[in-house]
Amino acid sequence: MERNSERRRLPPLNALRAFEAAARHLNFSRAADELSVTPGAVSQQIQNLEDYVGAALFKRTPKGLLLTDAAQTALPALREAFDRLAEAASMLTAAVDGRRLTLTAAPSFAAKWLVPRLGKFEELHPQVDVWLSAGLELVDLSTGEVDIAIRYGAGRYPGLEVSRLIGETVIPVLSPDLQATNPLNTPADLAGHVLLHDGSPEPDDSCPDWTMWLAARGVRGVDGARGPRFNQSSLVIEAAVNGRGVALAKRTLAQADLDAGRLVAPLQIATAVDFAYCVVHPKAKGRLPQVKAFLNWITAEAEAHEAALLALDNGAGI
Amino acid sequence: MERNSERRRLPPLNALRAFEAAARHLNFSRAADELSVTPGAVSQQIQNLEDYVGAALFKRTPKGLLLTDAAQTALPALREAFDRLAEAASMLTAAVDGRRLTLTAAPSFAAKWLVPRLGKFEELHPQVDVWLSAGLELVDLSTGEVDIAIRYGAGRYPGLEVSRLIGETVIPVLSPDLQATNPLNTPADLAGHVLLHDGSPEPDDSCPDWTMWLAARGVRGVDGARGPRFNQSSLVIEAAVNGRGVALAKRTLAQADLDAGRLVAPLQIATAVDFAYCVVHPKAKGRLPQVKAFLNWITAEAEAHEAALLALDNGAGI
DNA sequence: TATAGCGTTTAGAGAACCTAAAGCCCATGC
DNA sequence: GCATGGGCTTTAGGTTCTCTAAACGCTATA
Repeated sequence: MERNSERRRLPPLNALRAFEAAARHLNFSRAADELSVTPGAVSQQIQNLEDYVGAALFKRTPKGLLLTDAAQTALPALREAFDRLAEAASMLTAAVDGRRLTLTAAPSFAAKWLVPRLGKFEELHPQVDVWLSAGLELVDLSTGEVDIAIRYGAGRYPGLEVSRLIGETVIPVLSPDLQATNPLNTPADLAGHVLLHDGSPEPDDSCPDWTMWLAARGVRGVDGARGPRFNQSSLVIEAAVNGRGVALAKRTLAQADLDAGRLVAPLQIATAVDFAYCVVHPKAKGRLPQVKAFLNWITAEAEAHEAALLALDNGAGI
Repeated sequence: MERNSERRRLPPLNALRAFEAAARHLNFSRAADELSVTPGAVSQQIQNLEDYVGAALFKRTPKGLLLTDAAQTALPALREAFDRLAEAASMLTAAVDGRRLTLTAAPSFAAKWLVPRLGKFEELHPQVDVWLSAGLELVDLSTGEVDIAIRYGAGRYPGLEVSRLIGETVIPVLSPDLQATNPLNTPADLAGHVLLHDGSPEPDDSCPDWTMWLAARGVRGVDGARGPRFNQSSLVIEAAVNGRGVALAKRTLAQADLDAGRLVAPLQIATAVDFAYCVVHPKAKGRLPQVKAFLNWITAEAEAHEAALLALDNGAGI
């Protein structure tokens, strides 16, 4: 704890503000206009401050006002102080003024889907600062600290406005190199592969793990419990990109890597799951212009994403 | 006029101050102690500010207070702003707090006598900032802007505390080089010299100019009106130091150059004048510690100066 | 000599600010 | 389990600041 700034002895702050304005204009009436008060009020505030500091701040001459040397010397610091105050105040009100948008999203979705697209939003709305907090908690929404949350779940968020963004499927993926050296052409080929497990902690019963996936396809002789496990979906995908094995990946998150050729999905067996990505926000936030803009934008992005997937799948015959 | 800082929209300043203190302590009660108010007052100020900015600033958790991201971000600017305010306020009150001493002196006396000695005062009182304004006006004393004036005059300053510092004499001086090439051993030798004139505008009838000086000594054949003229006594001395001629110099101002051998006074004819250097201050300022300290110091310096002159003159037989 | 501009003064109204006391919540400890 | 204490909040009411309105004084200008 810094002691130096504690117990600062400060003059009446409003008197300082009046003085700063009056010194800037060298004219009490114009200062009064700026502060939306009467000249008398400014005069009194200045006298108040002069009493406090025990010295005159202005030389009242017949030709007009002049600053005393002491006042002249103090003025730059004073102006800077009020500029900083205004700056701090502006930071506090940025969210309400439409200049800041605070998002929270699940870490994997943020990394693999949202962040790569956010630049487009920022180009469309350069006046908005986007603050993104990646995390699993939803509590921030009720405290008002966060404007919009993007969550992976069943879409049940009582008391909040929810709209479904993108559905999810899981699909086995691996790196092209691995596919070249150790082809995966049928589910049975999995016997010769390391299985990468998504251990992210969402309670989606419909989302198959390797054990369920193998059982559903009648694959025998493969232990669906073995292999490395990652607590974030994006890490499983990274591991697959790095050729460490075959991941049963969330396709929304893996799509960018599939598009870029860092991953392949030779089996082309996508399994739909119940959970989906949803945008959630408190009703009151819906009035903020930056929130409206973001909701419009992300909805369009999601639709484009799903349309692109559909086109791909039709072409590939999934 | 900078427009950017006009019409700054600022939150209630006292609320900002309460917030800054509360954010620093993360504890309303301790902030209240610092501000010398009750915790309830702080709580209300914070709510006031939260209403103003339209968002929470603190997260009230069972474990204690936490800052919201926005508040956290704004805090450094806020702290700096209040530091600057305190700094500005300190500058305004420096004179009253004994940390600043404002002097005014005649320019020549300031340059030739005061400034060379001021370093000693500042060493004795390092906590005092000395502001020296060289000028001829005395008006500043009545406005309270200046603590002490040092003036050359007859010592009549109604309504002000006056004490006589140093008497004055005038004496012909020239540079040692000039004396070597064109000796000045009797007043009549002045016929072969350029006369340097002190045109400083003080109304001292007893202070001789060259015309009066020559007439008083019955010197003939020298035009006492010719030669360069300077509107400050110190400039006349500089001209003499530079070998441009013979100055009828104020000895108090010339003494340092005489001591240093930059000037010589071969005629050793000093003429006393009526005016003297006086320290003047408004009675009310006499209570300020820095004013008392300076008066003591300069009185002692003046006595030392006059004693040194006396010793010199006795040795030289003037 | 009239007029306009500008700072100052005054009384009184209004807003901001504070205190005191009670209330509430939660953690801690016996 | 229940008392205790720390800490924020709420409420009512009083105090202090701050503002306005209007009259005043002064100076410069027409």
